[in-house]
Amino acid sequence: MSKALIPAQRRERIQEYLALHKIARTVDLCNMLDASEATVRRDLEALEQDGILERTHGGAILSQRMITEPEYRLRAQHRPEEKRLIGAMAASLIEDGDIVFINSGTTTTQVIHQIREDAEITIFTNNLNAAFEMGEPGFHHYLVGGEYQPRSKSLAGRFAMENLKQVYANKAILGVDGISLKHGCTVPTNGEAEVVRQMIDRTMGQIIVVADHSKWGVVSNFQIATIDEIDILVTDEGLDKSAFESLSAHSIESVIAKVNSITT
Amino acid sequence: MSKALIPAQRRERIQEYLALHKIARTVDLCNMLDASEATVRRDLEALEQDGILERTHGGAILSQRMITEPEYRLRAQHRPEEKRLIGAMAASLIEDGDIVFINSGTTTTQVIHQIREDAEITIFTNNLNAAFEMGEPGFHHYLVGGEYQPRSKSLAGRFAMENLKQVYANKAILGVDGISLKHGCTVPTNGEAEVVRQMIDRTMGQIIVVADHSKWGVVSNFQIATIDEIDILVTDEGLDKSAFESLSAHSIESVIAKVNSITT
DNA sequence: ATTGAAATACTCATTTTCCTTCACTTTATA
DNA sequence: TATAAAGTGAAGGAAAATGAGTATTTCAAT
Repeated sequence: MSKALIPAQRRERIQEYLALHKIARTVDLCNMLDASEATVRRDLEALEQDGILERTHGGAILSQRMITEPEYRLRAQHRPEEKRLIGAMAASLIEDGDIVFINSGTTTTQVIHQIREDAEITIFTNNLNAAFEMGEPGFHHYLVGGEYQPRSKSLAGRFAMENLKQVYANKAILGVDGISLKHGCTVPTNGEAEVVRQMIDRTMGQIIVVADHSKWGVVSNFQIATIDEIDILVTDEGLDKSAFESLSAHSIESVIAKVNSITT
Repeated sequence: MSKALIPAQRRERIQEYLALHKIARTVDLCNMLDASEATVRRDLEALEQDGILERTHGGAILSQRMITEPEYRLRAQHRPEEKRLIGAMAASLIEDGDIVFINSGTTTTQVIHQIREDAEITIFTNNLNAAFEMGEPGFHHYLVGGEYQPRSKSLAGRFAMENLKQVYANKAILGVDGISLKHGCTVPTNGEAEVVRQMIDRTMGQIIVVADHSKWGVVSNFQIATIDEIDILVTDEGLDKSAFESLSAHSIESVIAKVNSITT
């Protein structure tokens, strides 16, 4: 018999309970957690503060806002502001009528969130996160099938590859873990690499890579493309001048995302 | 179990009721919610204030505006405990080596969460929710590709159908919105219905339907199967005795999920 | 219009839930 | 170990919610 739970544990339980029931009565929580009403109320108050739930008379309901709350998720990210800006810039490169491949990763998730809704746009992605955090999309949003990758919340594997063979796109927007002149674009898992290579194969148009400046010179585990396969790199202001020169030497267009920018 | 509903809960139920029936009589709501007329009126007044519905003499009708954003708040799960038990029971029907189709819905999400991890099991599903709420699965977890359906967090459409043509399964576990002798199994959207019919076509083995007793006699919008196509129904204790008899007359095996049960 | 039945609004006493304060216990830190 | 900090639960009053009773309005059929 575990006597008492620590606060964090209790709050986890409340979240689990809410994930299942969507609504929780204070009394039931007291019962479940074997804690006084005062304690439960304090927990609920704290969780409300974190935006997890909304308190209501008699208990609490799951905050549906959370699904669409980018701020909350962004905290856990590296360079969230850069990624948001890069995402906005890359999204603006999508034109009416485009069919676009997009892979998984935090930067590309930002891209998907910022795709405009006033045009006929179709995206094909293996990025589950983006779908999940989003409400009603204003574009055609397809997910490729495949084996679920819990760590990256993405889809990969042979089935995903077969899936992609049924589609052609005219643009690809790809997030990478490393980009270097010598080793090209690299990602950490083989599954993701296979999927992205397939996407590139089946793109009859621009290959757009999104990567903040911290990715420059980094080499991850699996190559998805040589540097010459890239058409456009969307990055942030922090990138070296020399890097830009190298890029243009490879006839890669660099697009810099800054606060009020449509800069090239 | 649940003694009384808290205000927020009652109002969710009213919304659900309205989403289904478009119109609600005060008396019926009193009955359903086990609350006095005064309370129901106060709830209706509050919901009218929020623009969810319009009050009329005798009850209320769904506000037109809501049709454009139906998923607003009515995501609370009905009968969560029944669904959990049914999920556990259905999950226990999956055997080592099985390849299983599972569709979307709250009950099937429960099934997926409770699949055991000590066996070689492969599932194919269009249910995004399950993937998302889960950690590392102990089984092969494939998602079919397809167009993202934000309301139900599922996948459907022509691409999903093509996708399913690449797979055969030896079991299907299907959640439905309604099940009746005359009209068989029904679901609310055509996209989901198409996907499920494809799943059934491609299952060389048992068709297992999961549905709590409140689904019995209910007819939703699109049929996915006649009653004779079902092999097993997993349900809860609340189902009528006469229903069980009808089922066995159609040679459908009924499995009842109860607290400590492996009952047939 | 008139009228009667049904639905609704209003008032009020009662119950339930919530918030605040305070004494006490557990956990973390010097 | 001593001290501070955080967490916990009980108590009492405030606020909210509830249901019953009664007055008023609405609807529809004369």
